[in-house]
Parts: sequence; structure tokens; C-alpha cells
Amino acid sequence: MPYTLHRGDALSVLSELPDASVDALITDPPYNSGGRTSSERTGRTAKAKYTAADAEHQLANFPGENRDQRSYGYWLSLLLTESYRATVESGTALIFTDWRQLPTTTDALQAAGWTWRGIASWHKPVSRPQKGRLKQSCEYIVWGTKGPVDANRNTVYLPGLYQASQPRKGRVHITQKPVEVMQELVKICPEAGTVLDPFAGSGSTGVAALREGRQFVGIELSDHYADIAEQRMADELTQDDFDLAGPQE
Amino acid sequence: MPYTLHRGDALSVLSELPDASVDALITDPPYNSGGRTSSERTGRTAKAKYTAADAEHQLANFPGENRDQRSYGYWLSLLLTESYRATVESGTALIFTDWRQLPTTTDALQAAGWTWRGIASWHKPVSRPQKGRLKQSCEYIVWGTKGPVDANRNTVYLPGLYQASQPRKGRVHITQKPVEVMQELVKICPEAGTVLDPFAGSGSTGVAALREGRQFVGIELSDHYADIAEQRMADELTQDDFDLAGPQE
DNA sequence: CCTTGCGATGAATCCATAT
DNA sequence: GATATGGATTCATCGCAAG
Repeated sequence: MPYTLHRGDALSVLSELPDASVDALITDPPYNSGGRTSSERTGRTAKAKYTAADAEHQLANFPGENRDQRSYGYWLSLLLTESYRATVESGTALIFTDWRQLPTTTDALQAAGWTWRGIASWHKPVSRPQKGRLKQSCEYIVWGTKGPVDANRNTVYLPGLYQASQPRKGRVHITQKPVEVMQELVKICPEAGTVLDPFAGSGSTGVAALREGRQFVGIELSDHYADIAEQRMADELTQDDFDLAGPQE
Repeated sequence: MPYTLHRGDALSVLSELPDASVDALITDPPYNSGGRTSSERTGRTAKAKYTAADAEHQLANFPGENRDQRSYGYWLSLLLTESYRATVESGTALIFTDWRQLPTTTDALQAAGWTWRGIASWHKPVSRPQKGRLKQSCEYIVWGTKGPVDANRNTVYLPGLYQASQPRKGRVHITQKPVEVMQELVKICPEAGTVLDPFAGSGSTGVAALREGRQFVGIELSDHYADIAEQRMADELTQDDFDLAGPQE
């Protein structure tokens, strides 16, 4: 089976993963931002913060959006420390973040022992303009490695800017990432290596990993989203088998 | 005269500017990054750090690249504090930075009293790819305001991503910014308002401000670059007059 | 005027060697 | 042992000249 999906809290499950068992950590943790005051950030649900009041979709809420600034940094450090342990030498971490949490994320990454290597941008062409302001049309991918970069182990050349709109049709998660972007990013993991995503959500990272011939280990707390992720990954494999065998006559 | 160029150290000259005399701070300070060890960062010239070993151009060096990490943050805070004082209420700051100094820049901005509002990206299509890595193809624009955003004062909608290559033809500064990008950015300053750039360099911000009908106050330490900036801005005005009057017959 | 081809370049990063 | 210097890497893009 090229993928495993654990159900439970990210930190608890991570602590049970064996040392040096994955090649790349690629994840999109809850941002705990989206609000000017502490109470706006911590007292509201993800859905209230990240979806417009007039949005008509009925996407499910997700947990883990109630930390204040300090505890967010602390919690993220713990998480990245456990992930570091589970990653092989010269393995890579790619962490999605928004502008507000970017400095905290680079701090937490380094606090956890990773060598910070840079920032890439994900540009979302469809985003709301605001009068008298610069549009917040990018999210950011903070990346680093466990020790030195091994150019023999990983021979791809990846871009520093990814452009794609959030999925609209068939979207099942509020902050779902486009699979085409994730497919590019999983190439940072050596072929047939293992990608870890402790916040699997609706499973886009897993789908992308499978499509690119990587193994996948995911963790998801919410049963609602874990069910969706399992289904999407299973469909992906069936589709692959179909492609390989061709239609039966 | 729609522009003024002071020659001297940014901090010293800033301290002599009157309170609330400019509408927007738009600048590209020296980054003091580039290098893994302290001595690599502080002991080498800008040219040694930021130009490829095989480059054939002979652009002049620029000063101010010898601060270590802590003093960079301290110095930038002082600078942004003085700029804050010189800026009107609801005025805007746009500060260029690279990935390494981005967290320090957001800290310094806030330490100086500005309200941090976001990050925009400048994507440079021409940048060196590297094996096993994500390309560093973006620089970042950290932006904030002095107090609340006043949407009546400033009615433009600005993008969050700017794509343009560094000037190639006629480039005079190692880190010269494309005028078309700066022309977009100066629109954050109300029409006929004043843009301040304490690191004027070869004067691209000034040229952009003049083209967009904004006043400009610049500061530049190096006489070499101050001469170039004066010339470029003077040419810009002559060109404008020419455009307005049409060719003489 | 448009197309093709060639050459130069990058706010980079790292390793090997010298001091 | 820490720091300084030199050289190799790599490709999308852009300027320019030729066709």
C-alpha cells in the first residue's frame, strides 16, 4: 500500500512514527491568523475567519484554530521537532503559511533544528482586491532541510513561484490546495520516497504524491476529512491501475 | 521643483526632515544578507556577495553591507522610526527585502510603530536555478501604515504580485529595480503627494514618482549614485516637458 | 515586421583550497 | 580551527543581430 492515513492528533501520532522514516515533510498547518485582535483570532472558527460571510458553499469547519500567537509558535516548534526526528538526513520540509505567520514559521522551523533554506510563493490570481491596499494574493512556502542539501539525492530544479487558483469545482476543504501545485512540490522528495503530511485535510498532498510516484504518510484529526482523503487517494490508485492496464474489452 | 535629493547618511538626513512631511516611504535598504557565516556577510562587499563570479558587467559597489544580524534589526528600526515621524497619519511604508531578512524587517517595521499590513512579492523570472532546491526567484515588499488605512485618501487597488525582470539594458546599479514595478507601487501615495526614499540608489523610485505625478524626497550616501539619480530625474522632467509641449518645429 | 538563434546573466549557493 | 578566496554549477529569460 503506497499510502497510510493515521487518524488522530498530529503531535500524538507524529511521536509514534519511527526515526528517519520519511523523506519530505510537506504540509499546510492551521494558520491561527485571520483577525486583528487576539479574541478575533482565537475565538472564532476557521469557517468564520476564512470564508466570506456571503459564501454559499457549505464546507465543513476544521479544528485547531484557537491558539494565540505565542502558543502557536511553541506548538509549531514541537510539531516541526517531531517531524525533524522522523525525517532522514538531508530530507526537506515545505511548510505553507500566510503573511501573518511567516516570521513565526521561519522561527519555529529553525527552533526545531531545520536549516532554513528559503521562501517560495504561491500566487492565487483570484483574490479580493481592497481599496488603498496591496492585495494579499500570495501564500508562502517556507522550506528547509535536515542538514545539508544532497544534490545527488535530489536532482530536480524547482521554481520559486507557483501560480494556480484554489480549486472551485469539487472543493471539499476551506483551504484546499491545488493538486497541480502540490504535484510540483512533492518532487522535492526523491522518487519512490515517502512524503509526510501531518495535516492531511482533504488529502491533496497525498493525491499529488501518489500521482508523482511517491509514498505517502498522512495524519488527520477530523473523521470527516479523513474519510474524504482516504476516498480521494483510493480513487487515485484505481485510476492509476486503470491507466496502466487500459480498459478491459 | 518636484524632487529633492539629499546627499548623506540616511539616518542623519532623516532626523532633519520635518514631522508629517511625506505621504509614503518606499525604499530598498541594503539587505546585509548573502553568506552563511558572519564574516561572509559582514566582511565582503555588496558586489562580492550579490554578483555572480562569472558576470562581466562592471557596476559600482554600494555601501552599508557590513552589519551583523542584531545590529541590522536595530539599525532598520531606527530608520523606520525616523521615517514614521516624517510620515503623515495614514501614510504608507513599502520596504523591499529578501527572504533572509523578511522576519527581521517585519519586526523592525512594527517596532518603529507602523501597523504591519502585509507582504507583496516581486517575482524575477531571470534567476539562477539550483539542483535539489526551490529557486529564490522573489524579493518581498513588506508594507504597513501609520495608523489606520484611509480609503478616502487613497483609492487605488494594487496587486500583491509584481512580475518583472531586473533592467538589463542601461542598468547602473547592482540591485536596480524595474521602473515599471516602482510606478505601480508609488500609486500607494496619493496623487501630488510626496514619496520618500532614504536609499535612493540610482533613483528608480524617484523616476517612477515623477512619472506618476508624485513629489519625491530622496537620500543617497554615495556621490556616484547620487549623481546618476539626479541625472535620471532631471531627464525625466525634461522628457515630460517635451511630451507636454510637443516637438518644436 | 516577424522569427530564429546566440550569448550573457542572476541581492545564489557550496565546496575545495589557501591563509 | 576559523576565516577568506576562487571556481563551478545551471537554465529561463532577455537583448541583439541576422535572416
